Amino acid sequence: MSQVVTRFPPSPTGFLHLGGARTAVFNWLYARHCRGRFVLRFEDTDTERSSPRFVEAILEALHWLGIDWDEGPHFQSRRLDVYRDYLARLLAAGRAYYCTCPPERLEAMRREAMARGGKPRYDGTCRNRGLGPVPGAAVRFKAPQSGTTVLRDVVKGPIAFDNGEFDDFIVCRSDGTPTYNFAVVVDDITMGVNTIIRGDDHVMNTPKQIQLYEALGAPLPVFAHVPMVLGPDRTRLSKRHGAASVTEYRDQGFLPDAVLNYLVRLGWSHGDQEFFTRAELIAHFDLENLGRSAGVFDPEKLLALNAEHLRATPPAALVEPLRPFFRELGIELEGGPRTEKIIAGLAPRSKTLADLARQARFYFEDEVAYEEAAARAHLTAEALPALAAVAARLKALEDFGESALEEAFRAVMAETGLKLGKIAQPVRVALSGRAASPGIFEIIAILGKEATLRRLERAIAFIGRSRSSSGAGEAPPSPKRT
RNA sequence: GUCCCCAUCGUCUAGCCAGGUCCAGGACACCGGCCUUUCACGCCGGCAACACGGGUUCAAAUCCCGUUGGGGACGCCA
Repeated sequence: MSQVVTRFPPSPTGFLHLGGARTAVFNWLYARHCRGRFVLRFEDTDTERSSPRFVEAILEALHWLGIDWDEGPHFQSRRLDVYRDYLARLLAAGRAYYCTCPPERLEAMRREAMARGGKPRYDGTCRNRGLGPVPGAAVRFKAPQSGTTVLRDVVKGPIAFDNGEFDDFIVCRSDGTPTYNFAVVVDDITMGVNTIIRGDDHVMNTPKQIQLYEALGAPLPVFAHVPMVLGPDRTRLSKRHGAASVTEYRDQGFLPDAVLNYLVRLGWSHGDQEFFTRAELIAHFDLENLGRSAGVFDPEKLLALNAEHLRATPPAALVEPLRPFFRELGIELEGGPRTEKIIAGLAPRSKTLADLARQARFYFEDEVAYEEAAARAHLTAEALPALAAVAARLKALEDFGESALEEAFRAVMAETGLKLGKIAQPVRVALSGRAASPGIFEIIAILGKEATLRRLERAIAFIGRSRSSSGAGEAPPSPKRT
């Protein structure tokens, strides 16, 4: 094969969900791995259900995932003349015929066959009627009635189908538009697509398509049918299972590289490796290591992988993606060393971008909201001396570097006889509002002298207020315990 | 109903094609511990699987058959 050409052919009848995204990813990766060509094509021959807004949504999702294409997007709706041309060839070769059987009758036949326990198939009424191009007639492919059609699938191995299983399927609707099986084959032939990676819900279509390739005298592409992605209930993944669109993952704060990584690992492996950068994926992806069994989508693992990618991404590269999440909190994030330090400290503590932004909030607001449990435990009268000592010591300190701060705290320890934990926790709550946060010296260094002192004073005042309203030595009042 | 595919820890998977090195390895989740100013991160340890039944073979997670289970397809949808 000279150059590998793959394609992703979504029908714009819905959003790009995880399953579809994985198919796109596989095809894209394989093309990139082989230095081949990747074609994007919208299969919009179903005019009833297709919509431009889905085209936009799919484009947006692909863009977010970082999937680019070398050709297209093509639209089947704009290639009607091409299908007409190939239909004429089929007709001329005697491999197709016009059919005027009314849909209602076909439907009735199908129902009856199924009820009887047989396979629903066209009875061939018009097969030998030699009808001409009657207006309003559909066109059927004259399928071989005996023999076998073999699909040599690179992931499933050879699969033989008895031709008796298939009927004369429609290739052209009565309104002149091509049906799926015909349009795909014509497109893949004319676009030079020679490698087809798709969900295994297409295996039953493949023999029909192979017959079409043969009738058209075109060489067969390589077929790789990957198992489908199932929901936790082991049924086909759908809106019920998590997000309807991959862009929802973007909105929830997932990194495109993490989603990409997760999707690829669901159905493909490279030994024991779990974490892959985009470049590694391109370097290693192959058809050889695609799995044969269906996989269940696990949101927990996606989350864990996202956290890992968050940790692995340089803070500076996180500023842009983080911006919308901070904006959501009313914070305009700007780049720079301070922001990067904030991100660096929080990245290993976050699962998503949204998570990180939420945790970083306290850096930007002096009036930190004290978490009830944290305040009750640490902002107590008992903590007052420690807080006061730290405030005094810091007031006199010029160097707010982390090591200087640590020295200052050691001095407070010596002075008060308290352990570091007894000092650090109240300070932590005073500065961040929470009992869990990045390192205390790290926070102070980022906050700087002014803000730190301001927050310390505020906490001291808070404790004073709590005492006077609820008796000496008591924890601040809590609205209610539940 | 008919046809097709699949079957290793709860989940994603390695191992299977070229049988022994597998009383089955990694990851997520979960449970311990270490580190430690908190929480994470990191590190160490634990729990946990070859669906079942027959073959073939000196030897089977690996090969064959069957059963069961799961998924998919049966459109003038894609």
